[in-house]
Amino acid sequence: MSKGLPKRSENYSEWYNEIVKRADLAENSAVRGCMVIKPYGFAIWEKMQRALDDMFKATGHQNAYFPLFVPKSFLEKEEEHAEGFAKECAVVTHYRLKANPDGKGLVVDPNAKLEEELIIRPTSETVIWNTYRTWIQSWRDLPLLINQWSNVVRWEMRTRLFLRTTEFLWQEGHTAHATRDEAVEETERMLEVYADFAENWMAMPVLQGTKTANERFAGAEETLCIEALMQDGKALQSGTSHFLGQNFSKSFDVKFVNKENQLEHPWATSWGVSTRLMGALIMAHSDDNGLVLPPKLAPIQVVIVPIYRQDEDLITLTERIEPIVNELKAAGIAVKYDDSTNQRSGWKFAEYELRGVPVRLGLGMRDLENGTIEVARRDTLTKESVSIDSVGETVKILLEQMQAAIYQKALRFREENTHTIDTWDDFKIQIEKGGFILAHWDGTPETEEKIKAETKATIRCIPFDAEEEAGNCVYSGGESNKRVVFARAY
RNA sequence: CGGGGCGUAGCACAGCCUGGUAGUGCGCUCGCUUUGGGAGCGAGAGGCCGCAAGUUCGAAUCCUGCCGCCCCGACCA
Repeated sequence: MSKGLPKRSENYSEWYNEIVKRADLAENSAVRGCMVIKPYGFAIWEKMQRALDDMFKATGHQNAYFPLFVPKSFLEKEEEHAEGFAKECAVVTHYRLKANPDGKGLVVDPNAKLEEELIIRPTSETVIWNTYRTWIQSWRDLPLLINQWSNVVRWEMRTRLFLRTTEFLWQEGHTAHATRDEAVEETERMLEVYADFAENWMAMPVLQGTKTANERFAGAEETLCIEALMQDGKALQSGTSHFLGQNFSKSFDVKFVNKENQLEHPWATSWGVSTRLMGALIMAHSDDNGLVLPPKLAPIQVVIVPIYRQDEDLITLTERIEPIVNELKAAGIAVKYDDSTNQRSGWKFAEYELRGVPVRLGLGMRDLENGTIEVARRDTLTKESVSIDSVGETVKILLEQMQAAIYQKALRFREENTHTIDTWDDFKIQIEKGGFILAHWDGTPETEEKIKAETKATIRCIPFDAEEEAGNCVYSGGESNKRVVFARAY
């Protein structure tokens, strides 16, 4: 049992904060709303980045980098986009400080006022499309498939580690295409990449669907998303892929000559996932003993802890453990042999559990006599003694089994917490209990807003796989031809 | 920006009402004993009690002002 970790079922929020802190993932910084990602947390993020980056490359994308600053005039160009982001922008107005004439410290030099304010990017559509004007001339320049790894700033009122911070790390893809169909196809392809990543790397099942007009990205014609269910019954938007139509190419006057020698505006997409995925990963799998990591994203996949009394015993154990370490390393498994002497084995057990290390091997003198080794798995917290000679093979199989088992557990949780609801009374009861609600909706933004005002539930998405089914809106009674997904969300 | 709470050792907190030697737990240092699930005992180190001004013989404690942080709402990847 972990010392002092709050129970997940009693105070989910506190439990989450404690795991982030105790597993050494991140902490609040002295800077308002900003987060320090600690080495262990960043190691997990790096594994995510690498996997995603490989997937982007495999779908033909290239990385590039664009400026942090967005001139205000750029942001103004696409009207809806401007309106959507205006309320959460950090603005640079001056470029110099000077010694305070009235005493200590520094003051902003009033003579150093910028002629045009610079916005710290909340997203990069505008800077990028301003650049694309010079990159795109001909149909031969298309498609243009670019991704950027960067930080962005959105001045949110309230922040939470990983889930919503003032500054966050993300990737943003920005593509330009010759035809509408091609851009739509790209939007769908990248959502598919995100879903694939969420399910196969994060072991987190996601719903794929379309956002309603209310929830759409500012400046997009269509926003596709993946939505995951957290263990407290709240939804988390985990990734979005936007079809931007010609909104940005028109606003930034980007044109190309098509094969028929006619000028056209290219069609755009943008798509992104952020360090919020770290929050999703934590909330999707972890338990009262701490973090639970799927093997594919664990910086340490296997930890080996020696159990001994005498120093000579440690030497004997180390001799037997080293070949195991080498074998696992050769198989590409991230293994750590913790032979440190400053903590006892019991302490180590608890510590690696807190950090979500998938497999722990414990070896003591008793095992050595019996030719066994103890294998403990993090997801089920079960232990068994196996033959020490074949432990390498056992671990390789186990890691694969665990990746699948963690996904299956999360999927089962989602299925058990997805409810088909037909009456408004039931809706109000169920929304308090949490989970996804499948209900009919009349398709109007007005109804959507009233439901949100009364229950805090939003339409998470209109799922791609929603079956055609005639019904009546759970709120207004109006006609509907399929169910949409409601939930309270982070 | 509204409503609530909190600033005391590295961390978590008690003490404040009713003013009188600065406390507890964890962590840290040293020693001995321990070691198959966060060890035990002993000895130590560590404080401008958020800042400023006031009341008082005397302020962590009472009064006033300021600063900072957290929670809840509006906003949101």
